[in-house]
Amino acid sequence: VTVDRSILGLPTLEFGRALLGARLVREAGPDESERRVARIVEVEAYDGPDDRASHARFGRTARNAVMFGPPGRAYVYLVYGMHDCLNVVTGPDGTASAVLIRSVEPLEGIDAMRRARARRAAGRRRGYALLPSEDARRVVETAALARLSGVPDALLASGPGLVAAVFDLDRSWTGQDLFDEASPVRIEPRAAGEKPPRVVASPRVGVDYAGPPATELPWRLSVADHPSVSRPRPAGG
DNA sequence: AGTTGGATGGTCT
DNA sequence: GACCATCCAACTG
Repeated sequence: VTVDRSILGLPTLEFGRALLGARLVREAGPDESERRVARIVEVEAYDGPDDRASHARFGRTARNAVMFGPPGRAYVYLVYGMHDCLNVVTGPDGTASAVLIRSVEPLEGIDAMRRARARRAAGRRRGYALLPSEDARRVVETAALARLSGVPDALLASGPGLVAAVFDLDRSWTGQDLFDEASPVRIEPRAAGEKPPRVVASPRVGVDYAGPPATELPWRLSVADHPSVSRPRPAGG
């Protein structure tokens, strides 16, 4: 048994809390040699249609439809035209809520994560898609990988866009059941014997557009004093 | 160590 | 047509 579906029944905030310390896993695929595993250390809750910061605030749309479905599925969206962000749908079927995975601590397959992040960075460069050969693209990717060598493992996936980058996730993963043992991408409980982490709650990041009270709700949950938590660092943790 | 602005395209009024 | 659940390089001090 690798997944724990029992947490799917929890209210969104408790579900988010239960996610801290849990593992995000991607199995090795035909093109990826390494299995990747990371510890979830920071999440944000987006709870219901009355949450003015939530993508569900305009009701059901083509983009957010999966948020209205059963819990445990992936909702991956594109922000700022370039970054993908991974959410886990929460709450019973028919309600619209989700938890954004904001940062993780790499545990296994760290080289594959570095390569994936370098690939993403290289792909952003002008003209990359027009490069004449696979070799030419590889040169750009290798340069990006070299630049990443100064980044410590703990900071490789310290931010929501980076989480999706190191796990090679994009919008096409929306709808995938993350609590199915057969899924190549899934969420597994923390290791046996590992204590539940101490949790700090603080306001969510990047939601000024929502105004109060949404901007003030302490719905960003992070592991206290963990180096992989993204900026801005929560106060007092 | 902290601040600023540019990149980029989908989504919604 | 405005805005965005972000990241990074290129500055300042």
